Amino acid sequence: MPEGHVLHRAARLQGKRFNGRAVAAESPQGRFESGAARLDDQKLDGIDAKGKHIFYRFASGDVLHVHLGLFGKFRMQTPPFPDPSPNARLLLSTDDDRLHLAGPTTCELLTDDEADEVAHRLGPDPILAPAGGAEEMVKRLSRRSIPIGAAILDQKVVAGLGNVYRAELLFLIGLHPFTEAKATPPALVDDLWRLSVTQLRAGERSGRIVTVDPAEVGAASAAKLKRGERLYAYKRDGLPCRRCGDLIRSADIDGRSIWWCPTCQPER
DNA sequence: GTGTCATGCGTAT
DNA sequence: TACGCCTGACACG
Repeated sequence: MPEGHVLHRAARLQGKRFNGRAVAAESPQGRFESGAARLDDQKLDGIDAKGKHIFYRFASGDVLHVHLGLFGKFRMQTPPFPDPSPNARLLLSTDDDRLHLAGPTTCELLTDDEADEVAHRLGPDPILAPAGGAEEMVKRLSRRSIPIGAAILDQKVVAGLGNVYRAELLFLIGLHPFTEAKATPPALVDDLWRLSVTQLRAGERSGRIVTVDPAEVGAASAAKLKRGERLYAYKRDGLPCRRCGDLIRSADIDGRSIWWCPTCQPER
């Protein structure tokens, strides 16, 4: 269940094992049989991600485009390889490594141009931290009269944030999730962008989302925080805020839950 | 074993 | 706004 940091991490770690190598491809589950047949024995040049999308670029010019959706999962396996799960949409393997992909929303072959179009539809990706990213985000928020909590899940506004980072980033900048997007002060959007860059990059490195400042809860490091200690707001409905003790609240925005602290994130 | 829920998103109504 | 898609983890019996 991935936000953008998962895809960038996958691109980096999988690339280490597969870049420059020919891979065997198969689709045990059968829903990507023809694609797998086409990729079989092709050389993989590189893997890159933008937002929640990942692109595998093959020497032949084919681009494998994967989006994990809510359920998709990557697993990296080493020999002796277990029997392929019948749910594996795609297995990519060398003698040394195997990538097991199950449950993706999207697993398709694109041309280079088509892959560019997919990436082009997305807003700036904090992990890629393009120059002018903050300004771009301000621009894309400036005409939206929807709540900021809805706007920052829109991948055309900013690419890679999901429900966990949404709740946590709004907590960190002290912004109420129902603040109108276009009414958000540009300075706060700027903070939001800068924190997105540091938080998602930290998530990419560690493989987990930890927004709590370890010092604030008396821990030596972020790595020492246990499950249930790593987040300020997400899924903490009714629990005391780690900063002020007020009770965390939750509500629904477009069918997805958002959590916030009414004291640390006052309505404006 | 069964049921529910989830870090997502596209399309139909 | 609702539904469909796709899988797996966990709570419950």
